[in-house]
Amino acid sequence: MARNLQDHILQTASALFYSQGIKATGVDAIVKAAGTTKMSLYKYFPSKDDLVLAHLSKSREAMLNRILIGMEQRASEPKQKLLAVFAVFDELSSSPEFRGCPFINAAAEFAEAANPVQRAAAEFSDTFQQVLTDLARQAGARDPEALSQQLAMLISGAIVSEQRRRESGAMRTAAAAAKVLIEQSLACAE
Amino acid sequence: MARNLQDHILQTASALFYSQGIKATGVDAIVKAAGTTKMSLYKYFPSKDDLVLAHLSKSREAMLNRILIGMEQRASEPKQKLLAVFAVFDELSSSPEFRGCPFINAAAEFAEAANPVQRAAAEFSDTFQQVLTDLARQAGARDPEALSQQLAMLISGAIVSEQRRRESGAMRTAAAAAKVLIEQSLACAE
DNA sequence: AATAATACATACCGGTCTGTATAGTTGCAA
DNA sequence: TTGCAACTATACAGACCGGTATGTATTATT
Repeated sequence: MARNLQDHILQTASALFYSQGIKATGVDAIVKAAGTTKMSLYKYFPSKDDLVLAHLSKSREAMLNRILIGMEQRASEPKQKLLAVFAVFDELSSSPEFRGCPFINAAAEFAEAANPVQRAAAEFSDTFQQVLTDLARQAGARDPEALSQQLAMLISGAIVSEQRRRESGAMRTAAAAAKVLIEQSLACAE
Repeated sequence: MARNLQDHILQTASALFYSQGIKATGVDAIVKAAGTTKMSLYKYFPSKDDLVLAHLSKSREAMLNRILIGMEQRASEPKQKLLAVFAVFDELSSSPEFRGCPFINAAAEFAEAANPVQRAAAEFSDTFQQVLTDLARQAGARDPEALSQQLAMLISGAIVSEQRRRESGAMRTAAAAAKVLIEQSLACAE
């Protein structure tokens, strides 16, 4: 399974944090699920906070990878790639393990503005936004920043909606809106 | 200030729950902020969970009122009212006390699907959605349910975005997208 | 003046949380 | 075989949480 104990602990913790919430997941539960002990956990992660940040960092990489790969598989043209992002998220949100966006959820759990969790969430959000903006620019959008922000808002809105009502088809409805917005942004540009 | 102690406690708790998060707000902190004691709190609210649900119920009423009144003040035609909703949320999210959507945040804090908090969040979401759908139908949208879902997703997406980056103008960018979607939905209908 | 309702003050209980201390076990390598 | 490092096992410290018990002060009603 896991190459080493540290990875195994992080993987176990990550799954629990995502499925049950971070504050709702105690260190003891992580240790038991991973089949190890607190001493080993605290050897690799000086505190639960460090473990949480490692979880978010890992989730960031995993999420971005999944988005980029899924996009690449589905389309080659920038405009089609923008639409493919919605297909990727549709797939993600159709999985039975889907529990919403790990960053939105984590940020809601740690409300204080100065909390490192907030920074981690913003970091992912910025990176993702940048990907979309680049694609929008390549596609020739009139206002690439505005368009990509709108698409990102549709996606996070759909994630929240799908989290509240499973199988609501929110992501596909969002994709339809995206199509209209993209067409309109490209039409005005030429 | 407050007509009676019960309202005063609820109001204090509500403010703390919203600004700091629910799990992060202890009963002692509420009691201290309200200038009362635990005994009095537990006289009116049998448990913290009851207080949390009362807070969500109160927030639901307050939010819906604010939306409906703000909408009424700004527009009279259905189509204009749909756009006015974005202006209302823009005002809301510009306030320094803005901390995101109380329902999205609460639902993220209480992840278990069966939790009453989830039901409370879904309840608000459904009611709000219904308001938008009615307006979309009155305006003559081709697919009122789809349009209202898209508008709702833009709004929650913008709320999340604005929560992450204050003063990002997310709500106004969302409003621009809404305008396009509404126009398009009405154009195709006639 | 007696009574009842409301709220306050304070101490406490059981449970859970993060984090640590201490001791024992396994496996591998020189 | 001996030694060392990684890991396990378990118990515990200290803080904090939700919730309760006991008793008192204040006010209004009758």
